[in-house]
Amino acid sequence: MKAALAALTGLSQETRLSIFRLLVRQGREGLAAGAIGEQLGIAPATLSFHLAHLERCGLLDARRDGRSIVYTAAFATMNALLTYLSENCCAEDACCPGAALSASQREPRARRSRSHETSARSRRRD
Amino acid sequence: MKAALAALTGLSQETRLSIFRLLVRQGREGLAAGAIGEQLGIAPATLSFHLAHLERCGLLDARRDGRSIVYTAAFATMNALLTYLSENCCAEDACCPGAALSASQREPRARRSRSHETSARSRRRD
DNA sequence: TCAATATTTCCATTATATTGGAATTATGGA
DNA sequence: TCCATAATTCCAATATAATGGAAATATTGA
Repeated sequence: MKAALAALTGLSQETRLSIFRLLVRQGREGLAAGAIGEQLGIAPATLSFHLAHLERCGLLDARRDGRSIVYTAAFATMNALLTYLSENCCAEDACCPGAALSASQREPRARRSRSHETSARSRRRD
Repeated sequence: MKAALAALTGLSQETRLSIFRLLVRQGREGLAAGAIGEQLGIAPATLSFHLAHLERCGLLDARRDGRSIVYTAAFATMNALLTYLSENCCAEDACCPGAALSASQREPRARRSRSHETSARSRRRD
């Protein structure tokens, strides 16, 4: 629960949510801090503050690449959050189909699409 | 996105998350404010503050019953949040199985359990 | 080594959230 | 009507979060 609360706090702020969503769209490649700030129009100090926050929550991973620090979305943490919410904040009949089943209990099923690009097309804008 | 952010803000605070979880466990019956405060040990004014917050986010519904005001979890809002997170904050292969499919695209599948009680048993404690 | 670039840390400011005591409102029963 | 109960609103205190300029740190290439 501690971890879920931290992840919720991480995502419950407009700037951080937009950072995280941007990085999800970048997939495993990630994006350098500077590129994030440029795309979203965030001042360096503010950006660092939020990146550090998201990293502390376990929602981002960081690696240095030359002068840049490249951030990637931590999908495992997001998965854990979704599992927590499904198990603790849902009533399966009333709420989400297939909820209240832990990830390990979920049956794998046919994938509709496979690539980031494909799924990105169906994503909603702001 | 506005709604998702509001819901995330609602759940990103320990007291509110525990209130919401308690109400999820109560199902459609819900619980009176006083009973919530007693079970969780929250002072009346503080409780009212958080209940109002959760109601503004659309995470709770309230109805008066005599002198009491009974609160229930708004499962539809929770469902919408899970859908938003799956579609916007996940990469299906890397993250959650079956993610990035909107609720309407999801195939209904066999339910493992049906009652609140049954699913409550498998829920994690704090 | 030096300059340029990328990013973070430091720090002060401002903004927002949380808390709970006391007063207030609403309801039901005697 | 009057009292007890249930909850909210008011308000002030305290705590936590967000912002960004300026200085510091790390890295690369000349």
